[in-house]
Amino acid sequence: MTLRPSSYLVLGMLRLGVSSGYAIKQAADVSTRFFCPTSLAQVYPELAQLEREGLVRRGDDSQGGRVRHAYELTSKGESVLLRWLHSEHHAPTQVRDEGVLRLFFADALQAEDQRALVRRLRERARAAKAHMRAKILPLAEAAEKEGVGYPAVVARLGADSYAYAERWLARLEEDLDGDELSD
Amino acid sequence: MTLRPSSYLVLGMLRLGVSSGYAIKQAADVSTRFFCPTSLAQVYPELAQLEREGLVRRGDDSQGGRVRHAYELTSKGESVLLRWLHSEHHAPTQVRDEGVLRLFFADALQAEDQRALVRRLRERARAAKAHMRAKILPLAEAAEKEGVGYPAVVARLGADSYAYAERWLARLEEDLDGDELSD
DNA sequence: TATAGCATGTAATTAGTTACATGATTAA
DNA sequence: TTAATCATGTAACTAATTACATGCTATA
Repeated sequence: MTLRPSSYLVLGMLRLGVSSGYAIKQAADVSTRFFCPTSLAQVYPELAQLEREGLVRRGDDSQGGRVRHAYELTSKGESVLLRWLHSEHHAPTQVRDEGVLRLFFADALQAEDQRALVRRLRERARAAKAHMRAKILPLAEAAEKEGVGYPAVVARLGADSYAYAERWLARLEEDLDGDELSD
Repeated sequence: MTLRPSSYLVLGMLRLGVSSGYAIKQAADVSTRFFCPTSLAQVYPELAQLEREGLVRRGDDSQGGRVRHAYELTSKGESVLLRWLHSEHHAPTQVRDEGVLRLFFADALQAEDQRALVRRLRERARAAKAHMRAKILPLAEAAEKEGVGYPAVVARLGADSYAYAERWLARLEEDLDGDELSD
């Protein structure tokens, strides 16, 4: 019984009152997916495993012919979640970003194409920031009004980080333009 | 023949003059691993596949009884690398960060433990920034003096982003302390 | 002379994705 | 009535990691 980050994702969502596998995936798609992506084919087996281990309890929430399960944390599940929140250990953070990989090898490009690449990366950061502010943060702020504040904290950290990257890349673009003029 | 980011990592490293599988992994460990992690068990089969497809050529660089292969790009390999650098398409950026996942669910913690968690995240950002500046950036700056500038650009982007996260989390910590006093 | 590092590779395992399969309900 | 969404799950596949296996060379 080794729990992975995706196990804690499920436990945490259940604690926030998100009770079905489908709903967990929906919630994750507008919140945790930016730093812990998941899929339905991961969530359902995860719920089954957590139930076998006594960390969650499955109730029935079917309506008419449509089957729906309502899961909730057991007290054991709650204490496992709390223990994890208190613990220091975490799997090494990993990032996979093909855009930055391109930038790393950009010396192979002509000056003009280098600028185009940086411009694309900046535009990508701008779009991510805008999406975060317009689509993700408002949902988190609704939860904030209900007393659940950290999803909004994380959404602001995300949006602000994208904004920072956008500014940083804009400055790089200016530097590249400056070099060009002085050449 | 579909090339993945790790294929371009290998092609890019070869173009920079890093010629053996072992050396590619060594170089990646102090540069690209922050946004495109890889392992020897990925690099060796990748080189074999790229050779079968005529994108790289394998030469012999053995010394005495120690076998060593020196790979280099073919002209086809070089043009494939260039085409990728010019292209817009990229696999969706993905991040896995257990620390931020904890922060997302931090409402379950007591105020004091929330502050401790934020402090740990800030310390982690500080350490990453310091490592980037002390260990990674100097290596990239050595390459910069040889006319390869983008590894240093990427290292600075990384270090500055960690520094930004550190400041952001420090401000959050202050806010949490302020709330405590006013309670 | 033994340990660390150089060097290459494969095998076994794990994690994670997409595709498949099924069916109910709601809104256009 | 048809498409979108809700809802659950499995199967097949892909990507990626760790562990295994081997052997040379330089340094302490």
